[in-house]
Amino acid sequence: MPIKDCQTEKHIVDTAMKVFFTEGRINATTQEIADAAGINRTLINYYFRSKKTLFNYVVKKAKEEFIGNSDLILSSDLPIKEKTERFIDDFMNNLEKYPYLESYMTVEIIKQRLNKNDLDVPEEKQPTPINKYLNEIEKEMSAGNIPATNPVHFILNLFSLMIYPQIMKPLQMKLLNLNENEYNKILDERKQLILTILFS
Amino acid sequence: MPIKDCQTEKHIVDTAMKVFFTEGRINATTQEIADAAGINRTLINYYFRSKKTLFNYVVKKAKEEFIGNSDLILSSDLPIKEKTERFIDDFMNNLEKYPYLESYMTVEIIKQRLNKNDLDVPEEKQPTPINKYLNEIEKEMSAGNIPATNPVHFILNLFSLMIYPQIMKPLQMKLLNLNENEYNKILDERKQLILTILFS
DNA sequence: GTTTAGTTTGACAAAAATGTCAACAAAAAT
DNA sequence: ATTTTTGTTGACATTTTTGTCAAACTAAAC
Repeated sequence: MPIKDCQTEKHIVDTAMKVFFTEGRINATTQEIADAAGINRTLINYYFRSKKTLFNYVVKKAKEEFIGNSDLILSSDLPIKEKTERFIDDFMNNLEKYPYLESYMTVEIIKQRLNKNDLDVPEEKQPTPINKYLNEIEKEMSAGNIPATNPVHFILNLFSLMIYPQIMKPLQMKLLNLNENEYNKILDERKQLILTILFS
Repeated sequence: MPIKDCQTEKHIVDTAMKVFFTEGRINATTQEIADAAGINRTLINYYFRSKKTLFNYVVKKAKEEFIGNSDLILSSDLPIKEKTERFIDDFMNNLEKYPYLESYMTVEIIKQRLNKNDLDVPEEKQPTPINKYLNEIEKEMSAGNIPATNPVHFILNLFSLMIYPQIMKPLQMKLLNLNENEYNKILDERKQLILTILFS
């Protein structure tokens, strides 16, 4: 069997990704991942040497997949409202797939901060697509096309309204007495609603 | 020493609460908790028999403390806007203290759902303070005092706008190039802004 | 059919985390 | 002062999780 077949390796990654970031079982054991994938646990070591290596790889891959087209959309030169609409759609679809990825990333960043002292090197301000978008929002505000606030609030509102209802889906379903279908319908309605709130 | 002194016990609970739900280190080891508390690890077993017992106790206590006055405020007969204003203030202050409690609760509920099959007993609909509040919102909408949507959206918007910016604080600080003080100022501004958005 | 390289497996080893226990310390009650 | 109860500790045992290895297996190449 001289040709690397990659099937199992890919299957491990996909399963781990699902267990970690779709189901939110961030500290699943290698045995649990192996079971979920229907393979022998040792294969994880064969392909990835250690659990840590697998985890790091999965995080990296999930991030890439999550960001996906978002940055492209934000960097495009569409009119602000249409750009925002597309961004909302793309972003909310990704969220549905990996609801825990963003939570995980946040916790990690917090841990970093807690370990760092004040002496540490300030990160250089690189102009991210978000910053570009922020500038455009600012212009639209001063042009009077969007209600004027601190543009930071615009961004926070945007992400809040998109992300929270998705990551808290089960809690909110319980709280609001809605079943899966009803809640999904609500989530879909929100795409337009969010746009209305932001540009009202 | 016939009288239980409670000092160490309380100290363990407080430290565990902080480690789990303020710092977000949900799977900290007993040794790490003991270190954070500056005590011998065995004392955790002395007071709580097992790690699980401690954890359950801390979860219960944190929930109680978190919910705090919220339910009282929601159940009160204040005018809707003032009620909402107070709720926002109370809730956002609690969030600052235990940013990870709500995330944790969600993950747990998801896990429950994933293990349950469709045959399981439907939970009886108990009229929670949230449901009472929801009814009031509905009335205000039909009276034309609040923009009419599905009241569920009102609730989702409320929680989204409050919770997300708090739990994602470190990520957003990085993304938006803000320091701690700047971000806290933003968070405080939001209390009024959220009210405006909801009742505009 | 044998070789060959990649793949899979179970048994075992090592490490990490949790729990138990007997001994010791400290402070109140007698 | 001595006893008694509570609190604390380190050494050890158990359990859980992870990692290693040699042997078995598979399928293409020779």
